[in-house]
Amino acid sequence: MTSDSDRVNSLMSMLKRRGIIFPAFSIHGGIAGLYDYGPVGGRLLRKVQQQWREHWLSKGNIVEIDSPTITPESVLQASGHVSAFNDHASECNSCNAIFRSDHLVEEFHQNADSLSGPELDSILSENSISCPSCKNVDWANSRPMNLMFGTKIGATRGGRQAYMRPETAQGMFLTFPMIQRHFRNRLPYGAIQVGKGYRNEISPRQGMIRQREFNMAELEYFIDPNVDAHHDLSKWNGINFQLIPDPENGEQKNINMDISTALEQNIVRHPTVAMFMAETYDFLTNIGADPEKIRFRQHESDEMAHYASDCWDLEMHGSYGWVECVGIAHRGCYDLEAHENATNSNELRAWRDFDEPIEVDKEVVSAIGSIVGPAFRQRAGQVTQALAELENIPTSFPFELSLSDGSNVTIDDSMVKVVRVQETIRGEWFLPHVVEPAFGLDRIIWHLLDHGYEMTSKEGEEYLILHLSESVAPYEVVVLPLFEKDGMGQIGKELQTTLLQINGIGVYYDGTRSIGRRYARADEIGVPWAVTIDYESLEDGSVTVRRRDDQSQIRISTDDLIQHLQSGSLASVF
RNA sequence: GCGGACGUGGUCUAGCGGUUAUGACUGUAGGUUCCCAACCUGCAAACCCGGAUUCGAGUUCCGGCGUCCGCACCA
Repeated sequence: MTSDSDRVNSLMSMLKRRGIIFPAFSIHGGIAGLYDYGPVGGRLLRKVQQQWREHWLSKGNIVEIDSPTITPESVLQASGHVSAFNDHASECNSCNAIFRSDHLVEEFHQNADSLSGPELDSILSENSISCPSCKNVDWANSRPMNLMFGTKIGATRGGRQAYMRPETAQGMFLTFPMIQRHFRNRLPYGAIQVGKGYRNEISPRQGMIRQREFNMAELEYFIDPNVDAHHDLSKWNGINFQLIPDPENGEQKNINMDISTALEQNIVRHPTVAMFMAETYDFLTNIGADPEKIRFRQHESDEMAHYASDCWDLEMHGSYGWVECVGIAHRGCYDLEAHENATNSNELRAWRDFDEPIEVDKEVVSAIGSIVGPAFRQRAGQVTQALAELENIPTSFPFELSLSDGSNVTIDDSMVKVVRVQETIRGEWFLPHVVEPAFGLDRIIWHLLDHGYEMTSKEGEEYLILHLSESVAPYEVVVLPLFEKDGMGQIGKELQTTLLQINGIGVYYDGTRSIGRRYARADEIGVPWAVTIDYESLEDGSVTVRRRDDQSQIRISTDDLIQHLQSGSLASVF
């Protein structure tokens, strides 16, 4: 057994023992890929979510929305998830290996992705494609692997097909009209959503890393592609980001540089992507991630979704190696356009004013409906359109007009009139581009736990400390009477009640067993501050505050304690 | 999905056809203790689920579920 898996086992045991995270439904046998956050973990999750919200909402041009998790099929057809999540798999009858069917037939078909199961099967047999694993040609019929959880909306027969959302992002695209109105059409702006996503993984592995229901947090940031984005990245000067750029022709290698340098050298291709990479780095280090265990890996061009022009994964290092925890993608206008095409909605566009209004003063050929209609009947619409699109006004009649279906018609002067159009065009509607940072919160939480988990020893015995940042620690403070007698327990409970009135502070009281044992329990779930009531407290109201990370202690008055906690942290008293 | 290993109190584990199912840690009730899992005395707490073989199954067999590893799949 490697030390990494020892560490994972030890951490997992602790997480179960202390009510942080454990496999769900375990008394019913358990279900792979589903986890409970327990009494302590629930607070951890909430605090990480809250830090994430505040990080983005404090930018001022970002709002929060919340959408349903049940999503009608048409939405996911438009977004591409129904087909993308409907890949087929073929199994080799002789060695039982399984492969993506479309990958097997790639050489024999332009667009293998779009083929049906029977089509894939016939290409496999017609071309005698052999198994990459055992070289035999003996394929079972391909099966669809839909990774979305299906459901029906409506309890009666004929309910509408729907799926549990595989990502929260569609919510931001579909509420774009509302978001745009909120911001009064002034790009750039963004919207966030924190919530559950669902993927029916074939075989979830690696604990919390691949779950079937998971906590996501996504930001969609809408920008005008014609406006050069300028972000002040100087704040991050001097911080070396670990980058693994797309190798293009060579091999991938690690480089370390400022984010602004990476942008200047066009390693990061878009300034807004660079800004979000840096902001994401800040978010993670603020909640206690180890900066040495964060790197950015650029998608290779064949790995990148076809609509994305630049895409970086943020990877965190832990007991499972480097794991993707955040994806930051420039998605172009792909998503809004997809929904526009699917619905014919005109609400998904933003307005841009031209620098100078365009004065139009031109002559156009306008069809006279009462003549063109009877003359061309069902083709009248095409004729009208072709006339409106004419660039050169015909100088003589009759003339030949080409229609969009390739045919020609003869137009005489009774059918049209030439009119002069004078107008001022002040701007135009366009599809905004979007930059999307998408966070897998459970993966991030796992790495916070992993980075913070210290296995040390005290007096020859194993001793566990969870070095969680104060900003996400499930409890900020534990109140400990040295003994539960002579009134110390009473004072402790009163102090707990008082401290709980402070906004955002979680406090618990622990009065059982020896003081050292209670410190150990608090260290294990990462409580940064332990406040102890002793005999001196009975006399002068002072208490001792113990710092988790180095076990040092100082004595302060309860008034000071309250004041410091109100201003956010006890760190300043040390 | 395939192949292999495994599944015993909250956690870690002993057990190899017949035991009152080991032990430790944790928890808890009390005692003791003036700040780091101390000590003493109690208490609570488990054989993943189903079927089969057997007089008798935690133990053997079959199936399911789950965990871990490899292959495959995947953000």
